[in-house]
Amino acid sequence: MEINIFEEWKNDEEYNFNEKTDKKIFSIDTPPPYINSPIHIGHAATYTIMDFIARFRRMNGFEVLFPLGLDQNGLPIEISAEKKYNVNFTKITREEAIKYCRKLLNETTAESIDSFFKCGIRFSSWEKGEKISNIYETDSNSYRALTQATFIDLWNKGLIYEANKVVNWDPKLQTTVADSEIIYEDRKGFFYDIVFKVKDSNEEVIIGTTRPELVCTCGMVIFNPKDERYKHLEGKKLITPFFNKEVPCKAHPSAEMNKGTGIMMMCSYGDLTDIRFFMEQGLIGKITINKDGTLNENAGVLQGLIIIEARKKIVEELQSKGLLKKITPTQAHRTPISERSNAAIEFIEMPELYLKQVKFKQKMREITEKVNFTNPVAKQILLDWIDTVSIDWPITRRRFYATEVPVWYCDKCNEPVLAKKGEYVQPWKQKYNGACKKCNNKTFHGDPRVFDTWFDSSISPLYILGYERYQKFFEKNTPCSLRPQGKEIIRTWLYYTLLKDYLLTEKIIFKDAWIHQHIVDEKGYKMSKSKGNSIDPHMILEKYSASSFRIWCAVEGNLDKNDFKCSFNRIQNAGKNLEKIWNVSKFVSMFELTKEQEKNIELMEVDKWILSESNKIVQEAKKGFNNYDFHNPTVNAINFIRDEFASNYVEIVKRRAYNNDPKIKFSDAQRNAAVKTLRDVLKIILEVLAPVNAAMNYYLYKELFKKDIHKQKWPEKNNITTKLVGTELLEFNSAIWKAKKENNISLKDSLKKVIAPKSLEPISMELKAMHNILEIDFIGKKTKIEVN
RNA sequence: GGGCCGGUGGUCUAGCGGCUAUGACAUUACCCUUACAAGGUAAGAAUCGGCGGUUCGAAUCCGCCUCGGCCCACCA
Repeated sequence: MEINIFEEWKNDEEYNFNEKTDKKIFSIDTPPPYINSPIHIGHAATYTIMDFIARFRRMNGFEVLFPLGLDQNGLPIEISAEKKYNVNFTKITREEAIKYCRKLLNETTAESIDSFFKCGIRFSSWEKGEKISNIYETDSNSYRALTQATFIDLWNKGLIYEANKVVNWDPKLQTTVADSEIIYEDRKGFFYDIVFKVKDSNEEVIIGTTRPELVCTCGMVIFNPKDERYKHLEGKKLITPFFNKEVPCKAHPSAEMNKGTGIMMMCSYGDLTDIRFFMEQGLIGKITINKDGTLNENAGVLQGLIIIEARKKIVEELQSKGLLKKITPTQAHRTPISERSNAAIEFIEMPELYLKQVKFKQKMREITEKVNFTNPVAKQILLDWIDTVSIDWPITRRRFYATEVPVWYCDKCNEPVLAKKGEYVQPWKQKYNGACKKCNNKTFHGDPRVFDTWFDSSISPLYILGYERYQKFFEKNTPCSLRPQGKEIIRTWLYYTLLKDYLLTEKIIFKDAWIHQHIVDEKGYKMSKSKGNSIDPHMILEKYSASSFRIWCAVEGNLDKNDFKCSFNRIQNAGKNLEKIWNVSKFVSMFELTKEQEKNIELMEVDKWILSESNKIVQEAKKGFNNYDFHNPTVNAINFIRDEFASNYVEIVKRRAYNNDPKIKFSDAQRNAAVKTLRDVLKIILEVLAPVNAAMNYYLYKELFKKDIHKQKWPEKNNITTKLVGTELLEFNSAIWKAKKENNISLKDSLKKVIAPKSLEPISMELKAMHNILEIDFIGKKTKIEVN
């Protein structure tokens, strides 16, 4: 049944974004998911919550721009394709690699879109295309053209430069990666105690190292200035084992006395410490690691071997010469790992293009302060990250399926020429027609590199708002209202978007940032493929329905504050709340008023009470939803339906609504008021919960009120007041029910005399009818019951 | 190593200076009540992670410890 409703929504073009609207626009910069694999439970939950936001804003008079983006560039796509089709992109042609990527994307795109559909999400368009609000793909010609255009602008602003720096090198993928793409893992290694000789002496020095294969790049040996064991070596020369190279020995505080042998060799490009040390000491480093992770001619006999093989080999060599004294396991230490390929990062020199970011750190802090974060913790994570930025952003990658760097170089003088803005170009296979401005030569070669995937995705808010494509619309509707995204990509997507879009437009590109936490497994652990604890959302949608899942997303908590533990039991139980809404609606639907009857209404005190209570729910929900809190208002509304509306109000007015008890007769106007109030309160409460419980409320509302709930305005405020004290009413009813139970009599049986709180006097008649009370008095605040 | 968040009945959670500490799920008992047994009514179940301090009064504030989770950092 749900699916049919989703289908109706999909086909109803009135839900589509209307760019000619006079309404204010609320724009949501949805995070384009990678569609290299089916969407996971986290996607399902977070997009569902975005759907709550979109539906709520629609009801509040906004034209909502809520497009779906699909991230189809970059390493994750390539890695998935390599795995799926069992190919190695470094061993096949670029054309072939791209074909495999396209093949993968063709197979997965439709499935991902369908998964969002099955969550009951209504994006502001279901069509792929170039128009504002269409489903967009980051590998489309128009998106890639915009990515290239932003590069050209940044180049022309002088913010991009090429430099030959030590980069984080992923030997498996054979590309540079950014600092933000590195994770640290505790990996165990070994200390190899190897023998250095002191020059012009017979003395041997044992030095512990974890990277014996780098002995050939050793430029210095250091020990701690306070270390008595080595003090005599200060200023002496040591001879490296096997390679027999002379290196100086010095005291330096960065050597710790109690670590390893307390004396260490400094190698060029072993890790970042070494690199900094070399720079600080004015040493000239020797590069030994090739692009593919093998060692080069500087490594002598180790040439051509990859790191692991080289380590094995040098260990054998040293052992055979008696230069290796001991191998001891190290404590697990933090090793830099490429997030995308899981390979250990090496540090080598490569020419790459950089976008300046270090000089904008202060500006970025200011921008961060101006964005409205729903959770201050997320803001702190961003500020912390900004503090750690120490080098400019390397934006080029040496891979295949991504946006190409739109630059050619003159064959003769190497002068770069840029593509024309607005066109999508592929310099690696396209020729450049023109002459070199510098030397007038007419032949060029294209840049083979592509952009970091964040260079693409960091323009999503520009793209969805029509930057350069629909410039007028863009200017009118920037900044984007909301950036919803995960906390794990604060240092990438959030940071790069704020940075890049500021550099391009000098604007802070969005107003609000809703940074969500994670859906974790039942025990509280992060879900991951390797752990095997991932949950497929399709299974949940089929077993428990999208409605149960949606209401769970709201009832479970606020995802921007806490992780959600994914428990099937809790999803199922969350769905039980739906039963109450369904049943109470079924009851109310038994009553209707004719036009004539609608004119004859006399609201009684209890009607005014429930109307004023419902108004509180409406106002609280509006305030909460406006602040992206879907948890508290939803829980309040559900409690209201169950505890106040269904259990008390409905029970009280039942007799009045039926009005068929010969002993207690209500006037027509009073009877009509009961029916009208039942319907009005139900209407309001369905409207309040419509963003969350979208499908069921849509169905019920159509049955009862013949209208599309999602096209209704948010319920108006009413100013009804009441003399009734709600808590006393609830307590009174509860006391009667309890007394009847304790005396073992049926709820229908009569009570001889009841003393009720004074405040309930206005509804005397109804209370008598409801509980079958023969005589009722109103004194003070206490309830007293005489059974017989 | 630095930082952030959290530890409340079996499970999850509210409270964040003041009456006998919310609520949900689960458990148990009873109940067909003119919408609802996928329901209702009720019961049992927590010395609020530990220790110390501030206070007339602490789950709530402070300090230390401990256990989880997350983020960051150049250590051989």
